[in-house]
Amino acid sequence: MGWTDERVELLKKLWMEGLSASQIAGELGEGVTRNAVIGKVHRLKLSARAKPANTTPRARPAPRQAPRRPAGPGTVSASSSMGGMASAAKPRPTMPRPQVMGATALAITPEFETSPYVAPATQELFIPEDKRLSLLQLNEHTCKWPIGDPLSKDFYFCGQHSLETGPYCEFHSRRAYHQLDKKKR
DNA sequence: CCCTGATTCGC
DNA sequence: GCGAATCAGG
Repeated sequence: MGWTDERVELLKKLWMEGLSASQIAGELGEGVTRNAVIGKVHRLKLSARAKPANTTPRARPAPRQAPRRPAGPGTVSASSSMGGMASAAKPRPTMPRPQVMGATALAITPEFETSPYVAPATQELFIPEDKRLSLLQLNEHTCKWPIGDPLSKDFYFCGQHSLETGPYCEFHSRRAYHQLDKKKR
C-alpha cells in the first residue's frame, strides 16, 4: 500500500499532535510499521514537530556501513481489495492499543488501600529448598541470581528457568535491568 | 528489558 | 520514494 494523499494527511495530523511513530503506524493500518512512518516523516521533512527549542543536538556521525541488509522477507503482496474506492469510510478503527506508550506513564494506578497488611517492601522470590542451586549446579538455563551471603553456607542461586535473553529468570531479569544499564563505567 | 526517533542504503 | 535494519538515547 502506498502513501495516498489522505494517508499522508492523517500522518501529518497525528505526527503534529504528538503521537509516537508506532502509535501512528497502528492507526494507519496493519501493514504500516513505525519505521515506515518515521521514514515518511523524514521524507516530508516533518521532523521537529512541536519543539520550540532543539533539545536534541543532532550530532551523531553514524558511521554505519558494515551491516548490509541480509534479505527482504519477500514481497508482502497485500492485494488489498481496493476496488477503485479511494475514500473508504474510516470512522476510527477503535484503536486497539491498551498499552500505554509515549511517556511510559502509569496512567492507571490500581488502588491498594484494601490491603489490611502492608506488603513487604523488600519482596523477594522464595525459592523452595529443593529448588535452590549451588554454583556447580548452574547451567545455561538456570537463573544465576545470587541469593544470600556468598560467604554464608545459606548462599544459593535462584535456579528458575532463565530467559533466552539473559542469565536470569524473568523476575530477576527485570530486577537487574530495569532502568539501570547503559551507565558509563 | 521496554520504548523513542534518526539515519542509512538496497530495493 | 520506500522502509527494514540499525543506531543512539531514555
